[in-house]
Amino acid sequence: MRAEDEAIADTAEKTLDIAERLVQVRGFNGVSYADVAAELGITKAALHYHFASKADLGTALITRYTTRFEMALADIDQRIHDAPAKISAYAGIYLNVIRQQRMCLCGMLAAEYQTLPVAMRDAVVRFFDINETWLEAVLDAGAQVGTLHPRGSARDAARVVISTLEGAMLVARLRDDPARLEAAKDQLLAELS
Amino acid sequence: MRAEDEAIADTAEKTLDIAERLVQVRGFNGVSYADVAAELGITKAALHYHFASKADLGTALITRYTTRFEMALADIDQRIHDAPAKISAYAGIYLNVIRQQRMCLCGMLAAEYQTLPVAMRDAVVRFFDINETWLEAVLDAGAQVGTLHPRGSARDAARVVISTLEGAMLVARLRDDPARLEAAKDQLLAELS
DNA sequence: TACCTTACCTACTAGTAAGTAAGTAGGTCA
DNA sequence: TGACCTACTTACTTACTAGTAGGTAAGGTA
Repeated sequence: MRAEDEAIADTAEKTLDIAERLVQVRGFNGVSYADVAAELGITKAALHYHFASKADLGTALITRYTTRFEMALADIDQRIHDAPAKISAYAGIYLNVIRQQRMCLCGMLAAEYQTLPVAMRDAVVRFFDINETWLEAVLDAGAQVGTLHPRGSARDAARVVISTLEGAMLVARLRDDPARLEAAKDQLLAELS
Repeated sequence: MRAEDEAIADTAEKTLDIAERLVQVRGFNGVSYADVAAELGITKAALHYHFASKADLGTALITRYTTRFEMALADIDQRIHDAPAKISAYAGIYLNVIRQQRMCLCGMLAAEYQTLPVAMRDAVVRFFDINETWLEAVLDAGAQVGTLHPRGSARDAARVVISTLEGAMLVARLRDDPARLEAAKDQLLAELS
């Protein structure tokens, strides 16, 4: 890797780090190039060099977030084989987010969905599809072994898990009270077991 | 009521109607005075006559929404005495919102919470407090009569109900699929019964 | 040495945001 | 009749938005 490549990776990556946090806290429409540039200590123009448009930045944000989420799910699959423990670890991902006083990036963008560029909309939907599919598989596997007892279809149960966690984040953030998300997690696990 | 009072009530009320819908679809930061004024067919300045600042407009929006919600809850209390049926009717309020392709006003504002003026923040928190308190009472009453079996405390169960419904709205809106909220409602009722 | 690319910069544009000052049509009221 | 009020309008201001044009310093490449 040459020196410039390192620099570009650095700046682009730092941009994504800062923008990600800002969007998780304030929402996409609540964050400007100026905000991100100021925190980075560079100009808006330099930001446009790395991310030509705000839609590009937003799409890159979702893509990286989704990739990391997929890695976390793969890690759970590798480390944990008990279905209830997998669900618990899954909820743990959300807990780590709320403990940083952030909303789930894609939950936040879901609220702003109608104002997003099409590329971002598609990427947000994809995030939730991946989550649904993974959870459905875990619930199905748990049901077969008898460690989980989802009510109705595994797909519907998966959707309720996502909805409850995303909704709990939304409300927990109002009071800056991660315990609310923990309580929601405990209830979900109790219901599924 | 004099002619001007009628006119002012008309314009202010119409303003709230339009702004409410726009905020439920696009979010508070995604709506401008110009958007609302254009739909009303008046100027931005005229809007400032009725609502001096955007914070005033936003606060009025939440206040009216909360009042109507409280009326709906009082109506449920009057019409329905069976606890599970009350929960079902409560979820029905949310269903009517999502069928109009809108997000819950306060759910939307919860996402944007960190960017809201303090008066609006307090009003949003109040909305959720009222919902929690009402649901807790219903769950408690149902538990005493044996028609409902909330897991854990009634307060925690109430919070999970709100979280699940708000989260389900958030995700259902992505696909314009109210059936997802119906499925969430059915699962909640099954779990509580 | 000469050229090219990267990663920035300064200085701008066009458009939009909330908000305001000053004026007016039409009704109320003493 | 004349003063006043309500519900607006026109015409602005200030601040901020995304995005662009053009320049430059530092380093790699032919």
